[in-house]
Amino acid sequence: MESLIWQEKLPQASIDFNSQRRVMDQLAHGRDLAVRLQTIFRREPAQPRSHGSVTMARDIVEKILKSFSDSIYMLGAVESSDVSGSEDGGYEDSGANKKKLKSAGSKNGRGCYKRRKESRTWTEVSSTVEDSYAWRKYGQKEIINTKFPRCYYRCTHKLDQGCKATKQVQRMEECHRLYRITYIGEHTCKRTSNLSPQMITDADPWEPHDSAKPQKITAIVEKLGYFKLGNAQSDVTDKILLPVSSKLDAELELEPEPTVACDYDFSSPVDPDDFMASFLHLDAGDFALDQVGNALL
DNA sequence: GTGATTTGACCGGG
DNA sequence: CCCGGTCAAATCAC
Repeated sequence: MESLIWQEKLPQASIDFNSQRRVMDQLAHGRDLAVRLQTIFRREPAQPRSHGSVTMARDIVEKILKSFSDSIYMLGAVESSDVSGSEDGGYEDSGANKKKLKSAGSKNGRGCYKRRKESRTWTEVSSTVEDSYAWRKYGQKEIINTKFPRCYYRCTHKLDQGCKATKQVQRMEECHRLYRITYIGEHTCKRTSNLSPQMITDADPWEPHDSAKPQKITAIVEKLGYFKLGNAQSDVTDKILLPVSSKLDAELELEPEPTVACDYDFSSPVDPDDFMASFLHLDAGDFALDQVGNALL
């Protein structure tokens, strides 16, 4: 998949932060959808009756994706251009540099924490929040204009090994069974856990046998697969696809409703055209390739 | 008892 | 002042 380095710096552009942020969000959304399309086409061999159109669609999706990625790259470069570099890419605001530091231990010993401003950051979209690292949840926030809260995790070895890695997990609105995972900072810890992904999978309690919906959704996620946005960096790129984790569902108090955006029955072999029609909320018969672009933009 | 999670408070950037 | 990120006391789970 294409490489996308959000932190790379380019000359400053004249666009205010909030506008840029909104544009970035929209572009990221578009890119997510394009990635999903790309994943679908890559996984499904061309079928006789749709071979030509599917091949053409693949090319179009590639171009759409490249367009989104290039745009995000340029904006992303602007985003970070006002951040002065720090040596370790981790926390800054240390001591004397702080613009304003309230008296130590302002209240109950709080108030002197340091805020992460720059570190290596990349985003992934995955069907599971699990990866090969041990994480400890330290917060959850409702984010305005988003349907689901964002969960904050830090490396379990932050205290004993000073590992600065954190991640933020947010359920995607477009497809409730997928998570947008933002990794911030890289692990400096030695991994002591040799827990395999499959062991995690086995421990996952959310595989009811009496409910068709979760099975269907799991099948969808497996079809859609695991994909990654951003620059390949961490070990988690090597992880295998896992069944959907129920943990976040419980945390978010979600009902096991099937997502609308991904409401497609994968019980039979997938026809990309049919799936696309379903994915874009079109009647199968009305589906045409140019609608893919229209729906994405 | 120990470690993980929850959750309201706090802080800083915009 | 708003909002997202972090802290840490309280609570939970094992």
